[in-house]
Amino acid sequence: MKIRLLLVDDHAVVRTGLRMLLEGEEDIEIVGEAQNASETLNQISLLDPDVILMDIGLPDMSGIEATRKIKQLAPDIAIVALTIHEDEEYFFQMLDAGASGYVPKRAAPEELITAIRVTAQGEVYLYPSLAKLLVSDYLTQSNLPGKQATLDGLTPREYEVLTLLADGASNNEIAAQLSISPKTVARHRENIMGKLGLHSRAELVKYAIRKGIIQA
Amino acid sequence: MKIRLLLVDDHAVVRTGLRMLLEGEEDIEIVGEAQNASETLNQISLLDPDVILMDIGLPDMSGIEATRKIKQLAPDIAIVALTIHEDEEYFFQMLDAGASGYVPKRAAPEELITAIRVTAQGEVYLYPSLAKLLVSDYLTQSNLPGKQATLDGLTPREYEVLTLLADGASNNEIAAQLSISPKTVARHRENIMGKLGLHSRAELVKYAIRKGIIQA
DNA sequence: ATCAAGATGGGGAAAATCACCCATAACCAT
DNA sequence: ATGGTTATGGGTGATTTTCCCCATCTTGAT
Repeated sequence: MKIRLLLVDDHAVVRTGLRMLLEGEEDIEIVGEAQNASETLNQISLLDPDVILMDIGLPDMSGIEATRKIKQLAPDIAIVALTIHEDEEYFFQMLDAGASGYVPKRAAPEELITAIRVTAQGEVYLYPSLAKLLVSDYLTQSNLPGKQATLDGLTPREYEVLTLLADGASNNEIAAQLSISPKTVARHRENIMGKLGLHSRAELVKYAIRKGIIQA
Repeated sequence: MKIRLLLVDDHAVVRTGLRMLLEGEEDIEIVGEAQNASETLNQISLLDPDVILMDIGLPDMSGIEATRKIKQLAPDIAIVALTIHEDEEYFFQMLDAGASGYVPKRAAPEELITAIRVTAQGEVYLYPSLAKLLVSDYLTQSNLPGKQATLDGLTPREYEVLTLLADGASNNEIAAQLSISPKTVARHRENIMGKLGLHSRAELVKYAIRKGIIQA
């Protein structure tokens, strides 16, 4: 069984480069490409990939946010972040979002291939210099990847409501869209605000923008 | 009468460089330095500068936004943008915000000095390659600098209300802060939304963030 | 001197939000 | 199987927002 791989990067040259790099591998099949987050979201059900190779700097939404959304839709897909960023910041955010692998673009091709193989089996691949960061800083708080990729303790549903809320939808509009009662939407909103310590819709919007959940 | 000049740049080395460059000029007196927008806002009343030399890339707020705020506070202060950006985008935004001069950092020192002298007298100095842009694209719609530096047709007051609104303040809170009636705040908000074509507070927040009026 | 634009604010009514209360059903884990 | 979490949603009342109407006063421009 080949590993079904989906490439996500907004630069066509990068995607092509990756294709060239990976096409030699017998056990990897590139089932598709996407150049932004929404394209990715749309394609995953069709292409049914095992692994998604994800750039962080996407035009419509950060790859971090895209990862979070994908893990909510399809928790079994492994996501490998492939990025120019080697700072802690992005690294931890990607882990929080549910990524199973993190490889800097400057890494050797073999490392990328290893990352794909490893994560396809449900394991985790981290670039060595980053793995070190993890043990020292992250395992102290015990976060297992592959669980639910939510944000600051928000449930998936709350997260979903937050997205719409921050976009400017009213309770009624959200209720219609999710086919639930406006009261439930209000309830979710209350819980969200409680969890996040926010007290107005404006703060919700700003929070969502800071976290990359929506675009300004 | 010397020209009272305030330097705004987040890099200390740049400020020092500018000092060295300008200190030889008999008619220019550097009355202060600021490294970000809020520092600038705080200092202008104390230092009473004639000209502000402003970098665009400030940490807390874009220099564009800072310019807009300054021109609202003190319309008589001339602002010269000193920046690495030579793209139309920033240039026109700075003009909209009320800048009287625009000089790329790569320009010759004499040009900068000229810009300061010219703008101190209420005139406008534009870097030649940008001046060309202006006549072809901008004068067609007749915008005179030095007028009011508002955004998308918002009046200064509306702009002020928008700032607070986008920050999450309620009508009542804004009313208290501005010492006006909540009804007036509501009125301003209606006008703002009308002018901008927005229909919810969330959209106001996003608009404000896009324009750099507030930070997410 | 008149006119337009800006800033101020009141009235009123419909709608929405906010902030509490409450409950039930499902599911997952110890 | 008992308890925690999640998702659902009804009730209620105070508060706020939204969207109309209206007016007055100032200021700057023609």
